[in-house]
Amino acid sequence: MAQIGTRRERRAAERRRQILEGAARVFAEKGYHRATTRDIAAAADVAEGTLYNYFASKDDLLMGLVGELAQLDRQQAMLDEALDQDLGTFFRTYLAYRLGHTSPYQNLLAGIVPELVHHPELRERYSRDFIQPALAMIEGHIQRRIERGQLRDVDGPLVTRLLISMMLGLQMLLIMGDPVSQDAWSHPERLINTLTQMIIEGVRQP
Amino acid sequence: MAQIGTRRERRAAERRRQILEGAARVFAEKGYHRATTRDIAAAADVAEGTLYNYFASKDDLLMGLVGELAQLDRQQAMLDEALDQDLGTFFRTYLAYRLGHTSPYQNLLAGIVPELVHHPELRERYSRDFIQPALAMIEGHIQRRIERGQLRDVDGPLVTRLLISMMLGLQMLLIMGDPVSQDAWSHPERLINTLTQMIIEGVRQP
Amino acid sequence: MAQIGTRRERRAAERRRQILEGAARVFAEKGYHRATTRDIAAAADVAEGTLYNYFASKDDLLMGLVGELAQLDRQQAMLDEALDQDLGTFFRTYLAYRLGHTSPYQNLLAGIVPELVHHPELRERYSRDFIQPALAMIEGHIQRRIERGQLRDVDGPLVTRLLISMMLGLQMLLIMGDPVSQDAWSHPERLINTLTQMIIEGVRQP
Amino acid sequence: MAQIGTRRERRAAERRRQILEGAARVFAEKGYHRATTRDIAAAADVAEGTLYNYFASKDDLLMGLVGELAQLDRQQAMLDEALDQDLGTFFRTYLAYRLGHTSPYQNLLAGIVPELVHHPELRERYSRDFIQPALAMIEGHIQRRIERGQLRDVDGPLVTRLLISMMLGLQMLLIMGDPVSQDAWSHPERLINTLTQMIIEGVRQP
DNA sequence: TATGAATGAGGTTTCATTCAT
DNA sequence: AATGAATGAAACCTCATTCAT
Repeated sequence: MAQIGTRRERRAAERRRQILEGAARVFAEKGYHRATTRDIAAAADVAEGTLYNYFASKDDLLMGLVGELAQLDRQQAMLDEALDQDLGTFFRTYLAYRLGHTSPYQNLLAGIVPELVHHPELRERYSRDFIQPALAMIEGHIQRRIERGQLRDVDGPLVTRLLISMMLGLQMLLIMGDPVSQDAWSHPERLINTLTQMIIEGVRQP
Repeated sequence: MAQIGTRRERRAAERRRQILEGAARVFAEKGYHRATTRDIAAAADVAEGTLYNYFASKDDLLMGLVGELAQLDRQQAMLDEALDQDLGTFFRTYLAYRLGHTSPYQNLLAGIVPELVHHPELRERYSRDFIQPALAMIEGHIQRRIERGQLRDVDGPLVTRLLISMMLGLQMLLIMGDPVSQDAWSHPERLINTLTQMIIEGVRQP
Repeated sequence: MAQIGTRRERRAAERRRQILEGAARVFAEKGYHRATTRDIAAAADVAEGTLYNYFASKDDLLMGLVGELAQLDRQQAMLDEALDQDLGTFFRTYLAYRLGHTSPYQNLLAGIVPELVHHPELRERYSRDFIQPALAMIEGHIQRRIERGQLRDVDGPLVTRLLISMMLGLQMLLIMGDPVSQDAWSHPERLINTLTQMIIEGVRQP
Repeated sequence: MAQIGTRRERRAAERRRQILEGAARVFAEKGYHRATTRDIAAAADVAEGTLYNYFASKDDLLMGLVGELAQLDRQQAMLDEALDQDLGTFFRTYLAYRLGHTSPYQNLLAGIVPELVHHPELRERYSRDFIQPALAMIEGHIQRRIERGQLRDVDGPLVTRLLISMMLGLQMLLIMGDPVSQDAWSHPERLINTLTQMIIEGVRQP
C-alpha cells in the first residue's frame, strides 16, 4: 500500500511534527514569551536554524500549533450518535468527552490561550478553527432538542455559550489553583453529575 | 480641612497612582510582555527612571496592579442586603453587579490574567486577594440559601464555582471575539435574565 | 579664644569633613565604582543633593580625599630626629612609623589606589602630594647616610624606591590575602626586625 | 599534519582568544569599570552579542583573563636549572626572567589588579593561579639555599614575600608615574644589579 | 537540508546629577 | 543651605533571526 507523498515529503512532515511537539511542550511549560527558540530547538532535538526551515518565525510556530489543535478535536461524530438519547445522557456524554479530551491539552492550552488576548491574527484563527466549530456543533444539538420539545424555548445560542463557559471558566479556576476546582476536576464523575443536574434542573428546590 | 499625610506623601501616592494607571493602560493594550518600560513611562508621563522610584521592577509593577484591583472589588455589603430577597432577585442583583463592575476592568484584566498562567507568585496573590474572597462570599450566600431550603441540597462549593465559571468563561469567549457573546454582553438585561433562569430552573422543559 | 573663620564657615568645613569621611568609608568598603552617591550620602548622613553643594562631582570627591590623605602624613619631623641614630635604629624607627601610620588608612588606600591606575589627574595629584614627598624625604636621609659613609656607595634614589617598594608590595600581598603576609603584618616587631636586617645586611651567609 | 581538535573547535578557540585580547586591550587602557562591553566588542572586532557566546558576563571575561595570565607564567623549569648556580647568578636569572616576562603584561595587569581589591572571587582565583604558585616556587628555592648554608638562617617564607614585594611595589611606583622607577625599569641590567646586590649584601658599608 | 555561531536591535535597570520646594 | 524625587543617558545582556559551512 503506497504511502502519502514521497519519502522526502514524509520526512519533512515528520520533522514538522517533531518541532511542533517540542514547541508545545515548551510553550506549555513557560508560556510563549518566556520560551526561547533555543528552548524549543532543544525540546525538539533539532538545531535552532532548522526551525526556520519549517516555520517562518516564532510567531508562525504558534500559528502552526493552533492548526494542529484544531485537528485534534473531532467530536462531531461522537455526539451525533448521542442525539437520540435522553437529555441527561446527552449532556453526560458530551461533558465526559470534553473532560477526557481537553485534559491532555490543558497545559498546551494554558501556553497558547494567554497569547490570544493580544494577538488578533492568532485569535481569529483559533476562533475560526477551534472555538466556532465547537460552538456550532453544540448549538445545533441544542437547537434540535428545542425543536423536539425536550428543552424549554431558551435562547439556544446564548445557552450554548453559557454551557461552554462553565467548562472554560472552570479550567481558569483550575489554572488559578482553586482547590475546590482541582478536586472537582479530579473526580470527573461527580463533576459531570453535578453539572448535568444543574444544567437540566437548575438549583431551585422543586 | 486636614488632608491625609504630609504634602510630600500625598504627592508620592498620587505619582504611584499615575504610574499604575499608565501601566494598566499599556498592559491592557499590549499585554505584559509586549509592553515596554518605555511605553509605560510614556503612558504615565514620567521618565523611565521614575518608574523605579516607585516599583522595584516591571514585575513589581504588575504585582502592584493586582493589589489595586483587589481594592476595587468590594461587593460584600451590596450582596448582604440581597440576602433576604427571593432567589431570582438575588441572582439578578449579583449578576448585575458583576457585569457593571468588571466591565471597566475588562481590558486591564485581559492584560493581567494571561500573565497569571505562568507566574506563580502573581497567581497566588491574585487568587488570594481577588478570587478566593469572591468565591467565599458567594459560597456563603449559597450555603445559607440551602439551609433555608431555597435551594436543592446541591454541592454548595462546586455550584459556586460553576456559577462564577459561567461569568469567567463568557468573558473569555468575549475576548476571543465570539459575536454571540459580545451581543449578549452588550444587552446585560437579557443576559441576566437568561442566566438567572438557567441557573434557577435549568433548561428542561417542565 | 577666637575660632578660625565665621560660624558659617566653620559649619561648612565641618560638613565637608563629614562628607569626606562618609565617602572614605564607602570607597574603602566597595571601591570607587561600586560606591554610589546614594551610599555616600547615607554614610555621611546627608541628602544626596547636599553632596553637590560641597563637591562638583563624584570624581571631585575622590580628589578631595587625596587632599585629606596628604595632610595626614606628616613624618618629616619624626625622622629628622632619627638622623643621628645608628643605621639599625633609623630603619627600625621608620618602618615602625610606616606600619603604625598606614594601617589605619589601609582600607581607604585600597579604595583609592585602584582608581589611580586609570585616572591621570588623580594619579598626578596623589603622586605630587603624597608619594613624591615621602620618597624625597627618605631619599634625603639615605643620601646623607651615604655621604657620612654609613652606607655603601649605592644608587640612593633607586634604593629608596626599593625600600618603599617592599612596603607597598607587602601591602598588595596583604590585600590579596596571602596568609604569610597577613601573619607578618600582625607581628610588626618581627617584621621590622627581618626587614631591617635584610636591608642592612642582606641575606648572604657572612 | 594533524591539528588539535575539529575545525569548528579551533575556530571557537581562536574566537575566544580574539575576544580576550580585545578585552585585555580595553581593560588595560580604561580599567574594568570604564570599559564597556561595546568597547570590548569593537576592540575584538565582533558584535556585542558574540561576547556572550563565549563568556557568561563581563565579569566572566575578567575571570577568563586571569586564567590566561596564569598560563603565561611558566617559570619553574627555568629556575630549576639555576639551582646549582651561585647565589648572585640565581637572583640575577630570576629577576631577569620576571622583568622580561611581566613587562608585556604590565598594561593588562594594570587593568586587572585594581579590580582584585574589591572582587573576592577574582582575587581568590588570581591568588591561587598566579601569586601562590610563584611564591611557593621561590620559597622552595630559598629554603634549599638555606639548607645548603648559602643563606643566613633567615625566615624563608617572609624573605620570599619581601623579595616579591620589591618587584610588585616597584611596578606600583611605575604605574604611579614615578620617574626614577620608570628610568630603572627601562635599564633592566642596572636595576638587576642593584637589586641583586641589595638583596645579597644589604646596604651596609662593610 | 541541517547546523549553530554571529548578529544587533531592543529590553530592563542603574545611578550621577539637577532642581523645585 | 538642605532635601530627595525626577531625570535620561548609558550600561549590560537576551534572543529571534540570518547565513556560511
